[in-house]
Amino acid sequence: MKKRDPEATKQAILEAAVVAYNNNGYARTTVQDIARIAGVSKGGIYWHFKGKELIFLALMSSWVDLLYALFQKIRYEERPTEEKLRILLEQSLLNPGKNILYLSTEFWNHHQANTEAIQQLQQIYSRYQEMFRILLFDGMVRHEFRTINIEELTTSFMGMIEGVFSHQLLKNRDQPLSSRAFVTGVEIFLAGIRRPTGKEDREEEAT
Amino acid sequence: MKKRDPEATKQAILEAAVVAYNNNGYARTTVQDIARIAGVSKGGIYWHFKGKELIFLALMSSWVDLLYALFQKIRYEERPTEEKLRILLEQSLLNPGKNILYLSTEFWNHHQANTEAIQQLQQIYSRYQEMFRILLFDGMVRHEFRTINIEELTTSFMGMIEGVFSHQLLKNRDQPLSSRAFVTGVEIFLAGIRRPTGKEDREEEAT
Amino acid sequence: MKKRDPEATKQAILEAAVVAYNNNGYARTTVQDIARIAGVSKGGIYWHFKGKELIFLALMSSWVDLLYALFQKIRYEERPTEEKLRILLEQSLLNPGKNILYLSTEFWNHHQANTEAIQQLQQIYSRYQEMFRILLFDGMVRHEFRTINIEELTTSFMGMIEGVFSHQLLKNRDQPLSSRAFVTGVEIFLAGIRRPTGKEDREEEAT
Amino acid sequence: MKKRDPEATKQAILEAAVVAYNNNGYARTTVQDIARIAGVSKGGIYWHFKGKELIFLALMSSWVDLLYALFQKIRYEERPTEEKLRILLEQSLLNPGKNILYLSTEFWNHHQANTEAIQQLQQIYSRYQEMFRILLFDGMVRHEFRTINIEELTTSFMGMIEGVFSHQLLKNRDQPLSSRAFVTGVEIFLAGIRRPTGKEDREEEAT
DNA sequence: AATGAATGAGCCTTCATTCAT
DNA sequence: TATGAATGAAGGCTCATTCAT
Repeated sequence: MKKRDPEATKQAILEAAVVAYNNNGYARTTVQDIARIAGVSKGGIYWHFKGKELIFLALMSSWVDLLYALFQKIRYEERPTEEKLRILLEQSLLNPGKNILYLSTEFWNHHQANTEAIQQLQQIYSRYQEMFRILLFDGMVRHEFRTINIEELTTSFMGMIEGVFSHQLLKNRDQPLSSRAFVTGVEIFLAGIRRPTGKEDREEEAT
Repeated sequence: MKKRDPEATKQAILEAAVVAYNNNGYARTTVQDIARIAGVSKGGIYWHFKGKELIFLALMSSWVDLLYALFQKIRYEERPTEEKLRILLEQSLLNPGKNILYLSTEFWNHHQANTEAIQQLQQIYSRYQEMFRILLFDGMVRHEFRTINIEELTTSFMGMIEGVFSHQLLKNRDQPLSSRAFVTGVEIFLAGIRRPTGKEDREEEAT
Repeated sequence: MKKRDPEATKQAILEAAVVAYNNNGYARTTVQDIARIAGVSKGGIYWHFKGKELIFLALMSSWVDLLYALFQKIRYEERPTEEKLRILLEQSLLNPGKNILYLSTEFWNHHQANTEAIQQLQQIYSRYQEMFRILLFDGMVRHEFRTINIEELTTSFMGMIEGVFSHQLLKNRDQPLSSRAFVTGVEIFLAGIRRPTGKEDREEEAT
Repeated sequence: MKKRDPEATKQAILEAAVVAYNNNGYARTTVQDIARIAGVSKGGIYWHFKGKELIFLALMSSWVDLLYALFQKIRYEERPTEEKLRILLEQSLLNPGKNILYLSTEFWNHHQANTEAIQQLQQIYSRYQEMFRILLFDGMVRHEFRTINIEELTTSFMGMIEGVFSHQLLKNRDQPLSSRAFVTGVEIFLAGIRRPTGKEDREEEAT
């Protein structure tokens, strides 16, 4: 009955969802959980979101939007592509990003039957992926990276990111190690694609 | 009431589980599903496995056992550590391995409350991880790889593996690309940790 | 989706439970049964009660509350203790009391593993027992009853009540005899503990 | 496959049933439990007993047979009826009798739908009750007890016995108090029906 | 806009019983 | 006689979603 600004309520729900997801993952988070944390009734959730799926999708979408804006801002700056990748990854980690890639696989699995939901997820995800594909490609064009099939490279890169993100789940949660492991992973990957200096001309193929 | 060899039934159930998991993931696979595919009644499942969790655990356990045997066989062979890693990874991909690492995160999430189940999962998983930690360490000792904090390296490596494995889920399933992307990812990672030849003495730190 | 007063629905469920329990006992009454009788869906039951156990516990609790109020009202009235006991017993027979003591043993057995449920049952039950212990003790203090170890006496008394209550189950249900047998039993018991008039000073021990 | 004496196996099952019932009551004892304790397979149980119910019925039947034999032996002995009742009650307590009356109410409830089983239970039970009815009547005829409607008296008496037996379930199990409470209960009851000496001629009515 | 009671489909699990061997 | 794998019918409970208010 409270008449707060509807948009504010919507935001509150999304933020509650982040909290809930971080505690229990996507599948084990109930609409009830989100409602409780948001201080809204279950029915209220459904006034703002037509279904459970759309909460997550909205969340992920806004997360990608933020990152995409950043991406567009830095894309043409004068700095090594490596650095741009690092910036983007670092920002990806901020809430709700920390787990969002893992959550998206859970989402995918949970709503597998719901074609429409999956398609939306893929669309959002591909915007995320696009940023990295572009940067990786830029890096190859600018001879910072070795020449590698761009599709395979991007897929590998995304996989690595997600994997290192979510890997910690099988170990103790919240362990300080994991973010360092993440950095380590990224640096190894970058080292692995970096074109050795002074060998600009050699064509290499990683596969 | 067919009277096949009970051990065969148990196997049939496990194999049915693989099929079902590959179709629907862990959480969305019901005991009913597995029973149907295995050609057994739901009650029959519970004769062979005390609970839903134990089916998966048995599956994963036997998968790790197989790999571990392979690991022990090749560990001291005369070949580059890189190659041993590749062999192990390649074998990891065979059924039911293709998705098992992804499934394990789902499992983890689903049974979060069930301490015992999670502990078993972690035990099994740590055997899997151990193989790679040992090989990575061997590689460092033999000066094939750069010197990197072994815990962080292992975590990164495992993360990458899982990530690249499961990444495909967000894209079309069964796409031929994914295994090539996997190979690409592995090669990049290996390139990233490989000690540059002729620079044996330089101590490097990746982080 | 009828919208009766939620409190009314809760009451309806409790009343349905009484009916169901009287037909089939505790263990053989399913949540489905109660739902059907109450005209509510199975899920609806779980909106009002967190679990099957709590339905019974709520029922028994309110039954004891009613009796306890009566007890407090009559405790200090000017009348023989015997009579107070009779009043309390008579009221105990009213719905849902007729079978509730028997039901509680079934409950006890059924939820033996559920420590919390059992503890709640015991708490409720001890309030019931307390009334009789107090009255029996009052009777001894006022020299209406013989001097008998109060714990043993109370236990015997409660046992007799429950026994005579539930005994009828082995005979035809609803037979008119049973309530008369109950009265008979009570009178015999009272005769057995009554202090013979004109012998006020003699100390007796029944065991 | 062991070929022990079938009759011995049957006995082993019955004894196992006693153990199991004493641990978990009737309803919560599974056929599996009994089989395990008896060292027999589940199928084996069904060779000897056509159904779960018949195990209990056989148990109770043999218990009553034993008591009935004792009853016939002492009925015409030269001693107060009271004493005969005490002897019978004392023997009733020996295994498996300690809980059997309580178990029978559980049985009754559990198999309520199974007319045949219930009838058998009632038949067995009425043999048990018959002993007490006869003795109580004898006592009245011999002017040891007051004159009370025999049906009501018997029902009360049986109820009290069962009640005091099973009452302990709501309190700590195995508490030493309970058997003393039982004795106390019996003595109170006997005191309640005893005809006051020197008042042989007065006709009393307890109700 | 918002509430929260109510629904209903579905899930995991238990267990008496059967039956091929 | 005896085994134990297999069946099938329930049962308790969860949860996304709907809807009267």
